[in-house]
Amino acid sequence: MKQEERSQETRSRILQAAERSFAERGYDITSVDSICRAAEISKGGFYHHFPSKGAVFAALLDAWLARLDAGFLRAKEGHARVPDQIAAMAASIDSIYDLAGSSWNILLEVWAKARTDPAAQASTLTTLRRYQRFFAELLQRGVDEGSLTVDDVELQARVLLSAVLGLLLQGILEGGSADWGRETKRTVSFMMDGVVRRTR
Amino acid sequence: MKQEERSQETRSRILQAAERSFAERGYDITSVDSICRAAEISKGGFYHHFPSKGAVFAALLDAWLARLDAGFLRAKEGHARVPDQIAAMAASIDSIYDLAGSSWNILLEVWAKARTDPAAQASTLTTLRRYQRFFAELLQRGVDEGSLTVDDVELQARVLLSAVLGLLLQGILEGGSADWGRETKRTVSFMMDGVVRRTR
DNA sequence: TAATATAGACCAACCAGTCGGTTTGTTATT
DNA sequence: AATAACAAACCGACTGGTTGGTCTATATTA
Repeated sequence: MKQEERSQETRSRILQAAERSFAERGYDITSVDSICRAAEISKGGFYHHFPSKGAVFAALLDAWLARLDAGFLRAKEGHARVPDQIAAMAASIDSIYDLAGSSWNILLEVWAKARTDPAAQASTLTTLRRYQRFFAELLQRGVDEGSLTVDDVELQARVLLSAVLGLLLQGILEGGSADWGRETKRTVSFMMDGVVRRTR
Repeated sequence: MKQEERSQETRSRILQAAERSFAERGYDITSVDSICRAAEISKGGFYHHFPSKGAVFAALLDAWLARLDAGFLRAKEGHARVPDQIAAMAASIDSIYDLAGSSWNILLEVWAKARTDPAAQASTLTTLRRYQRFFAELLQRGVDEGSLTVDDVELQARVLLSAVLGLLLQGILEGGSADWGRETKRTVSFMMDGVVRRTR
């Protein structure tokens, strides 16, 4: 096997093992040794690829945020009218639950770490504000194209964002049962119809 | 000083010190030694009062939930009409922020721990469901007394609960700035007026 | 041979919890 | 009131075990 290829593979094995353990057991409890065991790698290998345990977490967080960004772009590129786009987003909720599985758990880990780690806090707040802007722009577009009636865009966007965050949090705490995915979808659909009043 | 009095005092000193450190630095990072130092107590004293570090956390959680229960009872005893009661609750939001200060931080710690610790998960889920029921009953009472129009009580209660949770989460992550308290209050007020439509 | 990748023994720091012993407060006895 | 007997509160050195990280040696690739 080529060198770079091999290196890349072990690196991703480490990341995978770390992500699983961080999500399932939490950052602090997860030891570097256990990551090495799960990744079938030695400690030397680990520290050859990453300078510290925290660096692995940071890399994981970056990857997560990058995936989120990709989702943003895709959502923005859709040229459907806003109510339809919102409906589509709501419909895709439970597939997101399935797809990501327990990987949402790491979100809670990030939030918990954000209280201590300034870097984690910064990227968390940045992400939240980006979501806020995303929702606000979506609603504004709806107003502009005449498909929505919204009194206060920023405020309503915050309500939407908060509710989604709350649902996500509950979903994580519930342990990601299939039931919860369905309930979440129902709730979001209702919210979209109720909170965001369509223009008559 | 009397024996029981003294004992009670050191016990509460331990609890106070532990709460602060758990909230500021997190459960795992906080060492028993540091708690002892902050409480100006020896390790022997610590383990005289509590069987383990986890027991301190559990005691803290119980106290927190008890305070929550007290709040519930007070809210239920109010005999105002539902829209007024909701308005009053919204108005008291930022005072809650001030009062509790950083003690909300411990909520995030509980949530993070809930993924690992079955006891923490159980009490977290129980609390969430109790809140869900609380909101649902509140809305139902509004419908019964003819002051609210609500399509689906359970669903709308979930929206309310989720949004409040999301706001709380953001508040904790923001570090509890005064700004956020005001914004939260505005958002909740708006939500109460918007999501829960008054009967015309 | 040179550079990169992996191995695993090793280390200092730290941590939760223990234990033998001391101080302080309470109760019973004289 | 003085003392003895007891129990609860407290102390801090110590232990067994774990942790994140280092270092030297070996293997693989270029």
